[in-house]
Amino acid sequence: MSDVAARAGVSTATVSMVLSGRDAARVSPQTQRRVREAAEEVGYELNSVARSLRTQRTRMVGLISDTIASTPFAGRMLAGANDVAREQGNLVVLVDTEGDADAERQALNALSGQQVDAMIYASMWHRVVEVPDGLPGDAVLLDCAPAAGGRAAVVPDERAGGVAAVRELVAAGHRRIAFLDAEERFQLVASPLRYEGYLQVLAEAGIEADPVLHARAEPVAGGGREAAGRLLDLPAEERPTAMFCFNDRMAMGAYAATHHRGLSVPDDLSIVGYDDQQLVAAELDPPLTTIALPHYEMGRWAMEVALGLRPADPAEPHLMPCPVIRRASVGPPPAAFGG
Amino acid sequence: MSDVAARAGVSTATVSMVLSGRDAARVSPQTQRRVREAAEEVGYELNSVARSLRTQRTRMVGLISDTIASTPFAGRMLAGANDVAREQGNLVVLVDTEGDADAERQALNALSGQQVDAMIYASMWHRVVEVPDGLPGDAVLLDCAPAAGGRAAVVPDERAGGVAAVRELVAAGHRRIAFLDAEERFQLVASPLRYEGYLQVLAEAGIEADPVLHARAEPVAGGGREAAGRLLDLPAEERPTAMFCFNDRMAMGAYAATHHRGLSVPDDLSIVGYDDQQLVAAELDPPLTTIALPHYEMGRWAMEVALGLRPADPAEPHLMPCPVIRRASVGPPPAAFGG
DNA sequence: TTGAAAGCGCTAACAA
DNA sequence: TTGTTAGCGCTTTCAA
Repeated sequence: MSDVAARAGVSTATVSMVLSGRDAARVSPQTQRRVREAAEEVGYELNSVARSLRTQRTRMVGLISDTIASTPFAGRMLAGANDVAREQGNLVVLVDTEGDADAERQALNALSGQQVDAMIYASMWHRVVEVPDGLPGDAVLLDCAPAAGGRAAVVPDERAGGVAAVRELVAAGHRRIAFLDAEERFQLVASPLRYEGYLQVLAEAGIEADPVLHARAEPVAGGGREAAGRLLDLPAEERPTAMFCFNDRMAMGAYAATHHRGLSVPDDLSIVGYDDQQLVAAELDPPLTTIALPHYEMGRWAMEVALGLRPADPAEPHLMPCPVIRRASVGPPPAAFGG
Repeated sequence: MSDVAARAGVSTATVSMVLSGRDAARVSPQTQRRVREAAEEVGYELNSVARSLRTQRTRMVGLISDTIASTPFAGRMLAGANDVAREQGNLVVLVDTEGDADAERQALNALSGQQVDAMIYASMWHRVVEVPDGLPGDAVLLDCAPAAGGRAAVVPDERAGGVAAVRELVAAGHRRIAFLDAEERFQLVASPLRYEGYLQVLAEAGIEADPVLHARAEPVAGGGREAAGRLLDLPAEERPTAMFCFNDRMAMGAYAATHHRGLSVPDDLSIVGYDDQQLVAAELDPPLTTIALPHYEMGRWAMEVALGLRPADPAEPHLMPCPVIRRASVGPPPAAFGG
């Protein structure tokens, strides 16, 4: 910078003003030109470290996540956060702690030592977390809710998602609608919420909830296949004509069970999933109607509040809507059922 | 830090020595203790920005990627890179440019302004890239090869992967083995390489390659289904007993085509995929035998060379092995074929 | 064994 | 309109 100043015949203060754009208005146009030319000639490049030391702002935000590796959704969250950061001229510093408390402490230290301007604490699936102490009070939680409350947080609106899913089915004329739920032992916060949504829609439609139709299994393809199989093997009058599956993987299993019995989706059975899992939901045959998890949007939201672009109510988590993705797995019930 | 020094009755130089561990040996034990206590009492926290300014090392490495969002593999690469960085006390600064040249230039500026110690340029699928100018010469390329050459890079060993896949099939006794390839218009660098592997194994096994068995389609489930269907509808003596699919999505389609014809995997048709796509390959029924893309390992490798922990030959990309993931989609050929 | 002092590259009061 | 100066918090010779 002093090279530039010397070359332009001005002081470094002037160079700073011109090049940073701050107070540049107060520098004469000719001087500005000279400075810029000199900078160009010298090949000047800003040293943000020095600037940060002086200004006490780094324009970096730390993102601590438990596992970026193991879920295909992580990317969308990162992308949302990253996009906002970029739009605002910020950089994101990523740390994956794999849920290890020690690693978390280390990460926190490293990030605060690095003077990041803000922090985001992200979970790669919706759950309630015990926030590590040392996490700054203004850190924002992404895809998780703080056990203790009192922090800005964003999670998917699972209940509304359940409502939307089941409404699709009711609207198509179904009345015997199953919910293929995850087993309780998995402690998924989404599970009871989606179930509430399911019950609500049935109630609205004047359909009595049949406990038989609330099946539970491991939330993977195998579980979905097995649970759907049990339901399909019910006597004709008890059998569901539609299934709302806890996730797309279970839906994948439900497809298998259906095809295995020589039945077809959606002619014999309509199916709605959840997650809109990349490279899966759209590739089933027929393509799966599902509820998308708003990972990208949540990532954006979190970064926006982290950067102070948007207010957040620490009293409770922000609920991000889960859009319906209509594809081809929902149709009217079979004629025998008066659809 | 001066607070700590004052409290301990020493100079900041001493505090620095003790707390940074550098030259700490030359400070008397009592002094060390006093310094540490003082630091504790004051709640001292290192300011890495100031240290970086002084030492000209930030212990941050920049990772520029074209798209973290759109592929489920991205996470594993990031995880690999992140793990190595963590082990070495480094932080990774992530920028997703979405392939936009402008964003790339910006990112490059931001990162070098931030004085990152190293850079990694990552692609989220294996391809040849035109490296943006301004990318430092010692940046390492991850999952892509530089069009111009001359840079450290790591990519999957697709050819060896193809060999491994087809060997599984040959070992199971198959002789009519199809390759469900991606269409040429997709310009996938993996495609000809995997095909080479396929041909090599056939040659080794003394099997003549039948062009009919080299089917091409869009590399998605629909394409796989259609191409597999064509092959399955061939007259009995021309029909393959096994298929090597370009990726797991095509394999998923091949399953569908098989089941649709009332046939079974692996009794009537053995299938090997590629990618070991999370939440898919393992969940097909039966679980898919496939070749894993070594994303995590490539991420590690790239970070290791970026940090100077490992030498790299800039002359050509490092080929990372793709392991075989044996599951249940390969069996002997049907009896009629003398398996 | 410890301290003094300079300086990393920048910005922001304040003066001129 | 521009320059002087101090200083962000740390590390590192060099001297004591």
